[in-house]
Amino acid sequence: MSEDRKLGDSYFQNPDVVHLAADLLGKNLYTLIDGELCSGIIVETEAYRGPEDTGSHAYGGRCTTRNASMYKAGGIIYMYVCYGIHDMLNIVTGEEGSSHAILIRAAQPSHGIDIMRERRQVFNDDRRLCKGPGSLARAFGLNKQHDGESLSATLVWIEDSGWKPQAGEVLSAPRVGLNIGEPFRSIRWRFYLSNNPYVSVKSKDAVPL
DNA sequence: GCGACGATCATCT
DNA sequence: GATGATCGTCGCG
Repeated sequence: MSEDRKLGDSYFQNPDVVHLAADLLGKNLYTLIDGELCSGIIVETEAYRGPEDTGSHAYGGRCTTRNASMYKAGGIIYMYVCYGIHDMLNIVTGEEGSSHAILIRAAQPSHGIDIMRERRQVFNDDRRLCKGPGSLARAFGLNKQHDGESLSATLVWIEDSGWKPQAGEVLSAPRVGLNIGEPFRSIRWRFYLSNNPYVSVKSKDAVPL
């Protein structure tokens, strides 16, 4: 933890959500919830690009009470409930009025692992703690109540570790779980670190970024 | 290790 | 009333 490594609004307000989704790999995600500090290295993300992306909750300019956070300025989180059970963590990006977001799908735990095990009730395989977006949010103590929280506050934030992936280490692949038509069904807007055991889904269609 | 399946409810129509 | 940016379990072999 160090204040000078914390990513600020200017980072998240970059207009290119696809670039940012890949760039977040290797960054450290932190939460300080119920007095418990947790952190992990982001290893898998997905980009959702504004009104033209049929996979996005903001497709066609849709704006409801659920997804209103997507239209705020970059640098806050968008949380929503999926399948009535799982809370999903998204990073809102771009300028105010745009509706881009990045789903954080998996992380490699580095701090607060005991708390993560307890929250997840998983005690025999740490690789599973933050594998998949629903698991990750639960391990970090995040839920829909945190929708709209700022990444420049002290509850949830992201830091640049200084780590950079090697050439070819970042793979791009189709997004997971979307029942939509082409071209967005197959577009490679999911990014993950190759050979990382904490990634939730590996794809045959993956290609180096 | 992998495919099938049911759980479960907020949100939208 | 239908749907879903998922997950854990079960059967398999």
